[in-house]
Amino acid sequence: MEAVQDLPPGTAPGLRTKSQLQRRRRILQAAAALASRGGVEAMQMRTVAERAGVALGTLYRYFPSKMDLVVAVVGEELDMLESSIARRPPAAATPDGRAVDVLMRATRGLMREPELADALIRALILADVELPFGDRMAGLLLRVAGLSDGRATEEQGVLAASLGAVWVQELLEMLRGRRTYEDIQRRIEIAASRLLAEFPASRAE
Amino acid sequence: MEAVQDLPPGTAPGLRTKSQLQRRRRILQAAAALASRGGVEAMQMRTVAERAGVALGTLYRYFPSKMDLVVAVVGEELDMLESSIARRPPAAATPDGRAVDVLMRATRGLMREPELADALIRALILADVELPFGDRMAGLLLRVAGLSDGRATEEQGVLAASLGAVWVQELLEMLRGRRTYEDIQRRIEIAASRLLAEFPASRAE
DNA sequence: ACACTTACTAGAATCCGTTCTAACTTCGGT
DNA sequence: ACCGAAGTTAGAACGGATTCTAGTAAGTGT
Repeated sequence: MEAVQDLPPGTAPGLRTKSQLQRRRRILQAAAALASRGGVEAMQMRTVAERAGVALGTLYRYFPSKMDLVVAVVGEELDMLESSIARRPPAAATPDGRAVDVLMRATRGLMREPELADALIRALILADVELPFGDRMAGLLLRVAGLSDGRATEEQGVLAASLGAVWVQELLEMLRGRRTYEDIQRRIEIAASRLLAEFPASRAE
Repeated sequence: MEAVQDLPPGTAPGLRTKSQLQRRRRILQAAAALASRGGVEAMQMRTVAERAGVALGTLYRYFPSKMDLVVAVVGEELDMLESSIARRPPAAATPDGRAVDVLMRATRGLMREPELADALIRALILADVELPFGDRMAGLLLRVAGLSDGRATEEQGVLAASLGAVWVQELLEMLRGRRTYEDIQRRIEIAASRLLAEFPASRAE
């Protein structure tokens, strides 16, 4: 039901030859493209396989389940977010301001491909997978709030993770059509101001 | 994909005869029982129908999709939580203390049937359904924090919903085996103390 | 080049949610 | 007591994820 053991989680090990890396890339690309249209339902394993030019069995060798495939796609999206943040770091003065900045940037990114976003978020939540998602997002928030992962106290870790949880929830509500972008921004700001107040290098409260 | 229109959402209208109410009850009971064991996968529509003593088609008449069935089961659980709270209201002195009390009580309840909890929580999050879950839980938190729904400001509503989101997330992590009961308690306390500080009748901060 | 393990392919097969069909009951109104 | 509408039933049928099979390529060591 999960396991991405012998298969490379990311740009990692396991794929011996160049053609295997390319296959993997083609698969991920096909999956993302399909999900960008009809969402999860359009991203059928047969279709992904066909579009990637591999046999169904091969697809399952690379990604033991649809979920694993989705998780991999999400991973790539997260990579992109992180590099975007590295390129143009959030400029706000306060830690919570920077966190909001990052989350809303991610929100905009996801809104560009709502079907994809829907598929990804839901799959992520469903995943049995030890998904490095919550952790990754929390780490990211800690970092932009001004703490290099290691230096954070437990409480700060919890607070960053909490803000991440709130964001995910709001995203889900948006996908259900119950939030606008502005709603999310306002709500995330409220939550962030409480959760991230008094962080190091915080605002003058 | 959803729609429980002509069918009674709860103890509501739509079911004419007594035997229909009983059928509905038998279905929900069978579903919960099955989910208590093998989780979602054990709760197969065919099996539920068989165990409830109705035809598959009838099951689908009462609950147009598996999701609707799950949502109904969750609704019943929530009913039980609310009546439990009515019977024995949280006693803590501060709003956030009472909120933590309620959430941990719900957590214990869910932990008693981990497979069921897993199935329900995930299904809920997935649901396209306009599920009254987040809202219901947020309203509940507001109430125990000391505000009868209507009287809350938007900010307070957001904060209560945020705490609910954090709780759900922690629950998911627990179901993944990454949190103990004590972890959750500690983390919820941290988040609640931030999110619900300065509520009316709040502690002396 | 040869043998051999490993990867890949095409396609059938299985499992489960959901839908459809045709016949049988139950119920409300008369 | 009888009729038509709505509710039930057993079971077949469909669709998509996942698994399985037999055979074909590709990569590795000698």
